[in-house]
Amino acid sequence: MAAEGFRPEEPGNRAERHRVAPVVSVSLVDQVLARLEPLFAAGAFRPGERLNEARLAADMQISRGPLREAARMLAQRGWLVAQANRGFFVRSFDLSEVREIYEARRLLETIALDKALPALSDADAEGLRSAFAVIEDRAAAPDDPAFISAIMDFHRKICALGRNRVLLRAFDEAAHDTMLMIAFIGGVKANPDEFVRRNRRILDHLLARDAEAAAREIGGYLDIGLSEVETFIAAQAETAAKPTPGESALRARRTAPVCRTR
Amino acid sequence: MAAEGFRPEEPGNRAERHRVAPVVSVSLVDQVLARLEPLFAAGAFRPGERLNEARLAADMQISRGPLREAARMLAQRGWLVAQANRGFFVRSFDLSEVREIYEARRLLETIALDKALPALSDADAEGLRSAFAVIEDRAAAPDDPAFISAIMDFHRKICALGRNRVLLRAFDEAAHDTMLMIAFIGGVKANPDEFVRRNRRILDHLLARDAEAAAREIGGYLDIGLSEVETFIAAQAETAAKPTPGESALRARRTAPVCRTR
DNA sequence: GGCAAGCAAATTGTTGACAGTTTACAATAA
DNA sequence: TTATTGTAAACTGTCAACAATTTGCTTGCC
Repeated sequence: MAAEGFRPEEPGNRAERHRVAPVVSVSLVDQVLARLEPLFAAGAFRPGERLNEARLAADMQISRGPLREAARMLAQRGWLVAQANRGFFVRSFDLSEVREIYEARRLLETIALDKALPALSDADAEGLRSAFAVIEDRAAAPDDPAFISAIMDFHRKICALGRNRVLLRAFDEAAHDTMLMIAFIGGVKANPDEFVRRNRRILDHLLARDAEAAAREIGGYLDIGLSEVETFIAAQAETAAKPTPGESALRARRTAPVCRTR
Repeated sequence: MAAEGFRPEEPGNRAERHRVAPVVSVSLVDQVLARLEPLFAAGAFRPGERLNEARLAADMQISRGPLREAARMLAQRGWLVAQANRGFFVRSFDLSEVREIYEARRLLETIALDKALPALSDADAEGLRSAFAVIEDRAAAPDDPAFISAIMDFHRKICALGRNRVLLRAFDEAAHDTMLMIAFIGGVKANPDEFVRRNRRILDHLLARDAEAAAREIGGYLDIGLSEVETFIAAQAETAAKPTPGESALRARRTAPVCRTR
């Protein structure tokens, strides 16, 4: 097996120069999470819809145990709501909740800005620039969820400037909620160029170290998103005679089985 | 069986006048959570310690399934950290994390104050007053975890003034972290009267609708707690040669079985 | 003594089955 | 028709056993 010119090397040295990536064994729970969360973001589930454990597990070709653990995590993250003896239901939003989510996003980003912007490092500035570049890239296909998530990443970077994991985690939850709502709406209806333009202005203010202007611009940007979600929820509240569609969106688009190679 | 004077009534009417409370069936997961979280708050687990699923489940006389689901929720809430194929470990804190937690608490309370204090309702004021009264009550036994949790409740009420569930949830997580840290420390060492006095000043400023003074006072109060935790963590970091005590605190104080009547 | 390989025990990951509850629907009575 | 009751199917809650992985210890070697 060994090639002719093989020479044993000092093990420490070799490991230094050519470190082999560790074999990761991803638990089924993690795989289910990685599979399910994009499905939520893509709008595969409707608010109020019940999660059928047996069918989902069968589609993914796993047992219900790991699926339930993943569902519990999704419930803790706010995607699902657990009801005793009735299982997990996709969460739904009312108007007051929507407003609180957008208010929280504005406040969390503003706090981070106020703290970090006066002494914005070059590395941070470069990070913001490249995050915005991704937005511009993805704007070519604004219907792809990747466009929204690029915008979210940009704003997450803003929030991360504050260097506070508690607040960043709160932002992540609010961002999750937002993407879930957008998925329910069926994508963003507003002009994508408008989003790009506004975020470019945000970036400019950030690079100019103008916290107040950036905060104002962020508020304006969020107001657009908020009003869009608001009008949708309000319109839906009127036609909300039927409590739950009942038919799972997964019936049509069956979830692919999980990869089992470990 | 029927008594002599028995007269059938209109069912709708009776249900209106004397509604029977619903029978609640609490799942084992919920019971485990309700049992485990106070144990964390009481310092029954040490940071870095591994959670032994089999033993815990055996002590509680349940199977590992519900216990694992509860553990996932505790992990999502920040009490535990999951490692692939190695199980759940009690989280530990480093100095930077501690500081971020206290900073987040200060900012979240300040935000709520700024938003709500100018128009503080009488009902809210009364709620704050009574929450502070609980603190005074519990100060008689300052070593009881109930004392700390009364203070936390008071500050949670402050944060709740902001009427924003996203931010309130972030506060809850930070408060969880704080109580966990205090449990690790082994209770609050500082003079409990000092805490009562400072919180009384906070209450006074709140009732006077003076947001700025209240925020300053809150900052001062939090600084005391922070410095205490800081010195403890710093002191421990020096003697942290031994990575994990290894011996579970639950070995000695075995967890009582879960109630099975439903 | 120090170190690697190998083995056994302990522990986690996953599964399929069963018990208990909810839901949907048909049958019955007012 | 409308409300109620009874029944079966569907679904969730829980469990015990098995598979896979990690951990600790012992053995043998340098």
